[in-house]
Amino acid sequence: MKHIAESTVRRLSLYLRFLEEFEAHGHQTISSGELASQGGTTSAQVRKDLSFFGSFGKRGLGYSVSDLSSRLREILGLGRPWKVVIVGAGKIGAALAQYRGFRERGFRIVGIYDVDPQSIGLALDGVTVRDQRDMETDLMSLNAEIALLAVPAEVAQPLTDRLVAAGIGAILNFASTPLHVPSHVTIRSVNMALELEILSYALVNRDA
Amino acid sequence: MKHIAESTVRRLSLYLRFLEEFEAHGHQTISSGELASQGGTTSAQVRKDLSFFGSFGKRGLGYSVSDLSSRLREILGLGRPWKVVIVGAGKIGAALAQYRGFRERGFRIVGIYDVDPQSIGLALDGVTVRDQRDMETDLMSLNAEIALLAVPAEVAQPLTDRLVAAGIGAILNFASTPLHVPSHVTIRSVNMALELEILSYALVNRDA
DNA sequence: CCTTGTGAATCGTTTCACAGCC
DNA sequence: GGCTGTGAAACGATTCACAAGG
Repeated sequence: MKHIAESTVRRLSLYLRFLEEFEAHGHQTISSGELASQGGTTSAQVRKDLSFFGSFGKRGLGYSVSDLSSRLREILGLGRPWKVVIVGAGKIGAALAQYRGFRERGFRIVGIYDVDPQSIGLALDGVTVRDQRDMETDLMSLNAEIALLAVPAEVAQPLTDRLVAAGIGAILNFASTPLHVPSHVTIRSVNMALELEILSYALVNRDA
Repeated sequence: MKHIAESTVRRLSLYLRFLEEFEAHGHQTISSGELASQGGTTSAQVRKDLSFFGSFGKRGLGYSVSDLSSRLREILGLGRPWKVVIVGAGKIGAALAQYRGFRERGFRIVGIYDVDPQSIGLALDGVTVRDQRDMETDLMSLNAEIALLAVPAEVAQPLTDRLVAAGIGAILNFASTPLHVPSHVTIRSVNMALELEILSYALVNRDA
């Protein structure tokens, strides 16, 4: 299949969220315009996004809410649960471990790792924090596909290398440093300080 | 000034980070190629990004590390500290309150608000959690410019409306719902479940 | 008549390539 | 010789506009 832009995938996730809300309200069909208004985009954008994957609608009618939902779940790979490990049980790691939004979407936390003896042994939302030395053997036996990396910047790259060597498929990085991975591993970064800097820029240039 | 793309601003932040590291290592000048390699971009991209704001380099030589740093800080609006409030003292709000990266960059947490009587009164990194009812009066007197919104999706929009009415300039939203604000307010969202879904998509389509 | 699906047009961003300067 | 600064070219994403189908 043709390469799909990240912005498109992001919007597909948003459409799915809205479809689920719509479904809960008992609606059966939805038009591209209705889907668009929620995500702050246009009906043409919605139709174009969907057209990359097929034709799911009925002309004159719109889309079946349940059909489109399940089709989007399939496209996004949410049909099956994903096994996720968290590396770093500090403030951010602990918050992630207890975040409900992951479980709801089929992302199951199967392991949490840290080096601090004070953290090791603690139970976070039913998962016990284990010694980082156990990470590789656990990863191999659990076959976890995704890692959430919530460690200080200085150790982020070496830990990434260990995760990659242990066969991880994707990493979500919360450290404020860019990471290097081989091309078969997918990496994304959430950098909160950087988001604030973008807001800072916007504030300073409000009327420029 | 011409409108600057968000991707450009994001890269400027990354350049600044790297410049600071470079400065700490005692280097005086840096070329666009060196700056690029860190951020995973190209030398032409670096030069183009900077060219929107002026000519800071010397041909044949590169850029003065300290000059370019301070120029970038100025462009990004980091020359002065920003007053930030956190709305929601749950797991994520508390983690944000204690995150060092904000303070280092001049983002000062001046208030934290919640509705839970159990949280109110707690001190998080030196700031006491206050009743959400005090939010508006505090915002007016403190003149905080930025809010971090870490509350459940259901209350995110009403709280946004209150922040906007109280004169907030920018909001960083951690709730998993898109928010509506008037155009003079800047809003950005960090949606962790959505980031995981993008990884999920990548994993499923690795070899497609 | 209403709404989808899609080629064509537009718009914006990145990359190229080279003149200008140290 | 080396590196910047920048128009021009290439590329990619969004928007338009309309034919096709319920």
